[in-house]
Amino acid sequence: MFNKEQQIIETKIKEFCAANDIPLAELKWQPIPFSGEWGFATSFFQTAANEARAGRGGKPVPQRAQEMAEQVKAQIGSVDGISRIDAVKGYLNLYFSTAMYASRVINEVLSLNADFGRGTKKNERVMVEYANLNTHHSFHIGHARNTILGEALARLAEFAGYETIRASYPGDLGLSVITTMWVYDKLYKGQEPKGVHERGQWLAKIYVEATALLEKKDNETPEETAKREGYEAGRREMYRKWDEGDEYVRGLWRMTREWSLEELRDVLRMLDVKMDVWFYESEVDEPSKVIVDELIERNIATDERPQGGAVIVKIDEKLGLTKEKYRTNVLLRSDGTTLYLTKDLALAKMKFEQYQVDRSIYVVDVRQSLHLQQAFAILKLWGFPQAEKCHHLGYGFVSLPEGAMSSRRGHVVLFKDVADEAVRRVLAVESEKSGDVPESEREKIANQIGLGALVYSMLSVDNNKDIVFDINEALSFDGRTGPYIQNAYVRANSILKKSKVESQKSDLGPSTFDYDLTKHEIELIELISRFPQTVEQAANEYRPLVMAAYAYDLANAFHSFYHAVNVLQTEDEKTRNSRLQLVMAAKQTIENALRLLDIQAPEVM
RNA sequence: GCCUCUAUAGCUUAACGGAUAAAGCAACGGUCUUCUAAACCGUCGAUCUAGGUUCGAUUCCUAGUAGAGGCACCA
Repeated sequence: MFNKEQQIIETKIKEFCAANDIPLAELKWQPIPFSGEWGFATSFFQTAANEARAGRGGKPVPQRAQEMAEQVKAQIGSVDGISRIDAVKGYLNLYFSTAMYASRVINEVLSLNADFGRGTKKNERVMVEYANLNTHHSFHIGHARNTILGEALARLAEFAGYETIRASYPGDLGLSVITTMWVYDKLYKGQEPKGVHERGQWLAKIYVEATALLEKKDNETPEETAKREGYEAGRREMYRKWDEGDEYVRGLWRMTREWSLEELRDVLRMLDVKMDVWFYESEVDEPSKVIVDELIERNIATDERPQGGAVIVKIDEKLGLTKEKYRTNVLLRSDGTTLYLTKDLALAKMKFEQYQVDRSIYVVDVRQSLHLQQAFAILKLWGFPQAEKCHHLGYGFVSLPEGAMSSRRGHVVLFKDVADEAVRRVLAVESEKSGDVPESEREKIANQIGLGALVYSMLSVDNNKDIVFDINEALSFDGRTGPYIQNAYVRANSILKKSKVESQKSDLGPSTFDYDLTKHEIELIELISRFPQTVEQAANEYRPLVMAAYAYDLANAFHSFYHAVNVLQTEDEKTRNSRLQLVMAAKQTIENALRLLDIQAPEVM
């Protein structure tokens, strides 16, 4: 936002260094810490170190850096828009002319509104794949982290200027799916609980029952063993029938699969996630077998079936690596059936060829890291140029205080239960704190706030950190939380409503910021001005955390400002108008930041 | 055995190789006749160990310690 001034000064620094034969290092700019005033800074340590390395130092680096900063300061003289330049501890600090920058920032926000911070259009199509859960299970809190992370990432990429496609890849086949169908058919045929979530969760419940029935126990009696083996035979028989396309089994599969998918779609609706593309494991199964043939033919894969083995890829060997890295993996079982890896190859081919994606982001649990690296390596051997641009966004998994979650044993915390509890807790607080909220709106706003708390708690932890899920922490409404940020938005909104100007910029006179701004105002404006670069950073680094941290800082600056400066009671009309516009800009920026985090901004709370 | 990830305040987490390591929770103390106190202000308190690279290391490298995860016919 301050590129022009930065350019002018960079040019002057470069001229100075060229004239004095100083080996200038790359110029890196950062905000000046220790607030109060607003500006940007660069240091000369690297340049002084370069000089010393070239044998022309003589002085300690920090001292020389300070000397350079002072010389550069003298050289720059005065620059339009810069109120003051300091050389301190090897840094060159440039302070802004507050009025000029403040009005520039605020005007930019108020002219772009929802587009403030949007990056320039990039010529790249990105696909983000997430919410890949298995059907016949239920959506638990670990899936919630995955989905929230993926959605935030998609929103960030899109806003940063990339053409973005959201994709989900549910696992709708395999042994666990058959297991659920088997127990349904055996014990519950014809039953169907009412309610989309109840029905989906019920499938997950009977799956737990099925695994218990099929599990070998210690000290089984011969009768129990026989019974269990009978069950196992029944399950295998069902798998065989599914495989050969038996109409009854396929019908059962389509029905129960749809129950799970309906539940998934409703969870996505709750989280305001709109998928562009649905891939299903069952749809890539057949195509993946064709790929294996091609890979064998091209000598990438090795067919050991004639020797009673499987079809494998010796990835390290084919890549010419001497140290083991990707190792060897199997593409087809000895019986000719596909594996997860096989299907991932077919999926990638589809993404590249049908959807023409340039870059593919896989939001998948870190435990599948090796698997995905293997898949990408095979894509490279296969000759896809996009293989280099496949990126696994591995994130730490979510566990419970008592240990890992397990769908098999039913040790899970369901997302729906947590979301419902969140709404209950907000409603309980609302009755005492939210007199302004009309009765008819309470439920909706409680949803926004409850989910806001949950979503923020997932995004305010960096990707590679595991989360031990504690419902009281996740649903906390105090401190560094979603509701804290939402509350800042509500407060800004409240000022504007009472000011009667609403959001019409034209209602106000010119905002010149031509008065002594408090440090709270300066900090707030500075934070607003950093939003565009924060979008870019968060998107480039695949880290919603960066945006989550920013949103908190912005809200924090607003709360402090709100407390310290009474906008509506400001006497001087021009000052009051400037402050009102600052409030509008803050409101808009908080709204934009929340949107990227997949958190809604309620008007009242 | 090999490979990845993690280690910061009592707890949960931040910090492009740079200035005084930043927050929240908890604890303690203040602030509502004021644009809604779901807020603000203050106090207390931390870089796993040992080396190395660097002008400068929480950040990079090596080793160790502790924890988590992954390593061919599961997904």
